[in-house]
Amino acid sequence: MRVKPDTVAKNADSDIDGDENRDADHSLRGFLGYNIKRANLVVQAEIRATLEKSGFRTASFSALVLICDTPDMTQTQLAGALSIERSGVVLIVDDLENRDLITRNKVEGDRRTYALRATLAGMRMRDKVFAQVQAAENRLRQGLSDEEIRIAARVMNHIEMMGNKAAGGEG
Amino acid sequence: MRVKPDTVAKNADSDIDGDENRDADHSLRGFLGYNIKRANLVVQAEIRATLEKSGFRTASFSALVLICDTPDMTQTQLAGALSIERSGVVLIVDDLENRDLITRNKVEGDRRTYALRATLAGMRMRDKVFAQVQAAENRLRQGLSDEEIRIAARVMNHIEMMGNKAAGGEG
DNA sequence: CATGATTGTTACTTGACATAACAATCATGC
DNA sequence: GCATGATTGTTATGTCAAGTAACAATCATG
Repeated sequence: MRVKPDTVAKNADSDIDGDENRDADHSLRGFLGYNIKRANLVVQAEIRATLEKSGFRTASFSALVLICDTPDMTQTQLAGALSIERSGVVLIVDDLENRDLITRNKVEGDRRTYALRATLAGMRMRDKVFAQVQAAENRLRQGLSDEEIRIAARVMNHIEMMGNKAAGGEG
Repeated sequence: MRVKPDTVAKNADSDIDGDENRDADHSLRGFLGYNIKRANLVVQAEIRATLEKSGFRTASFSALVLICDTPDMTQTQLAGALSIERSGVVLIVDDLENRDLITRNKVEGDRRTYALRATLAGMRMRDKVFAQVQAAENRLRQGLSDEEIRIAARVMNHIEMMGNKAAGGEG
């Protein structure tokens, strides 16, 4: 021990963030949340790259799909489905409307709300981009069996449900 | 059809964002990325709630664990392990150092870098909070078998790997 | 020893959100 | 019928995390 207590000898073969040393985070790998977080980062990056070729962000494409699947949705309902605030939905709907992918339709009986509906171009766009996202996901799935994917999806849904249960009604 | 083309009759039993209608996002559920995103939201929220009781954010606790497990790490290595920029690491390390959980030690032979090392208090803190996070995750796991968790973790790791492969060396 | 790369650091920007307030409209009680 | 309060879409504002850019100090390499 020639070094002073707060001084350390340089270590030549430390390669933490390099390609070789992948187990620096060995402890964290035990957390499911850690694995999900890192996988989520990768998936979202892949999806984002796919979507931006058609001018979408994740939220705006999700909105388009939801509107296609559930016509005459209101913006408040859309906010709930996307788990974001109403103020954020305005910008998304503005964008989709400006691109003639959806329309804001007046509702007979309630002049406050708009019934959101996809245009024909919107539905075509949905189908096209939907397939592209599926293709992107399939690239990431390569080497995994359908059974593994199914179980993983079930685990994800279970976790989501447990979280909503804890947040929703605890008493 | 009494209504004008762009006017819609009000629908009384539309309940998209309510507790009943959970399949408004039926199409999106087919995407693994969608399921991961929503599960990730729940897990991160749960972990964040657990960590903030001890004054951590996700990144700062991950940093503490990494420093405990890999002593004499540099800040650049830590940035790589956390997948964030070096500038962000400064604030995290500042915080951990101010709380006497880690120390910045001078390195003999390279006066630019600091060798990060956990203090005794830091290691104790790590163990304590680590157990709390495990408990939080176990709550979310309730009802899932160890085998399902294992497979889900494997799927997450596989996806992460596929993403890094695509980003790293393509040619 | 001159040039360029690396490390930690700071200041600035950005982007994606939430919050708060607002007008228009609906609902409800009296 | 109408006054009061709630809801919807909207705008403006705040916030918070993370990235970029630049910088001094230091190392590496010719």
